[in-house]
Amino acid sequence: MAPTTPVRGKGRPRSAAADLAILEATRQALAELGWGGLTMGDVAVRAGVAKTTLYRRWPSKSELVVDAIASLFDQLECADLGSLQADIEAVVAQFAELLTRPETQAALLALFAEGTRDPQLRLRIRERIVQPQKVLVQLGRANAQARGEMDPDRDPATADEEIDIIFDTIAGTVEHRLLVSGEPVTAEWIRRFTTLLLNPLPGLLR
Amino acid sequence: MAPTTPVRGKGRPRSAAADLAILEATRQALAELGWGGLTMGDVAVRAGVAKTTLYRRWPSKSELVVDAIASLFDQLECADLGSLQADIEAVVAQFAELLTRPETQAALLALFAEGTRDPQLRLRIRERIVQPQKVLVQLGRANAQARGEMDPDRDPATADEEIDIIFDTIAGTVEHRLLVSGEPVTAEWIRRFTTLLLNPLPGLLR
DNA sequence: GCTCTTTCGCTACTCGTCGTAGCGTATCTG
DNA sequence: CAGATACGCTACGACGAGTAGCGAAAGAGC
Repeated sequence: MAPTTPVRGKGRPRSAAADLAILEATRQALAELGWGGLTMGDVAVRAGVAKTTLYRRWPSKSELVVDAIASLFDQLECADLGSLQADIEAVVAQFAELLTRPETQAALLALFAEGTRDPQLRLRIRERIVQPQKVLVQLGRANAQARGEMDPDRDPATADEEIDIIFDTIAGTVEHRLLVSGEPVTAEWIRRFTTLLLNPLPGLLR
Repeated sequence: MAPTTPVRGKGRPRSAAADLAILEATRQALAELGWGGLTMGDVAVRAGVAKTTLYRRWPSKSELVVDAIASLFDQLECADLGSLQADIEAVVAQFAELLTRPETQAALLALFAEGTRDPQLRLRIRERIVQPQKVLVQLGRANAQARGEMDPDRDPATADEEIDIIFDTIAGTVEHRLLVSGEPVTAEWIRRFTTLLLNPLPGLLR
């Protein structure tokens, strides 16, 4: 979790408690003040830590926030509920719940925005936030195949592209609904969206 | 386009040329420096205008950028190409082209992020950027119905929800693909994504 | 023409934040 | 105990947002 190697051998070791306190303080500040309102000085005070201590561990505000938020995304799970529709609905519901929290709401888009300009940050976002989500799609797909709901992969490259599309569709749509359109993600909405993925556009004549 | 009432009658009128120069300078600065690198002072210099002139017209950096970017979204069109699949693909292609430009890439996510905290800005983003996109979906749907590809609306409320889902799905997915995943939107990808919307998930056994 | 009104450019200013430097102290390893 | 590193503290430099006050310019109305 800490950006540098955890064990160094000599000298006074870094306080692990400080790490946790800083990350928790960051989430708190995000929830209360938003991305723009969050300042390093404020986080330091909340964590009961000197501002310089923050900079000894994270090179910038963005990287700190990535780590503060990333742990929340690790909680996402893809349970095997017996059907693809149910599995997708469950994942969407978890993801939506995450995105309604004030701290993620304040941070996620801002991080993505910063990431478009900063390759190093972008890499970190991918590893810590995007990848864990994509794994869920892979898992859900594998489960569906194991249940016999889907064909097994013919070509791994094609399967990867398939997964990419599904992933961008699920994550992008939920984010857009909640953070851009500003509309709630209800159980009913989840059902309709999932149905759209698994079936043709409703109302379509064939 | 200008934030205040365009005609006031008395006194020296506002320079319309300055408006255009400022908006163009803003897009230039966005493309070169990104959202974080853009400063009001720099925009003023590029536009050949005093910084105070910017603040006489726009209350903040965010609102200025909304207007600078919004005009680009007005160029989106939904041509009737004879089939729903073709219409959607064309819109997606236009939208993707817009999102690959450095100025929109730098601004869009940052604006959405700011919008989650600032209701006034959020409203402005909705009016100037989100709504024009949603209109395309409504238009494409109407065209498909006129061609007999889709059932006519039974219930206007249900139709609205339907449009909302489609809109969030298209806009959200393309944005996520380009700005978060960082993968290109090729003609092949567009075809596959559109096919996913209009047909069941490929590989699904029924 | 003249006057009134508003905008414009300019300079200077306040305020807050980022990120860093330097120092004395605290805490670990060997 | 000695060496090495982290810590808290204070102070600082740089920079950008947004504002204030001025004289000059450019229109509108008469």
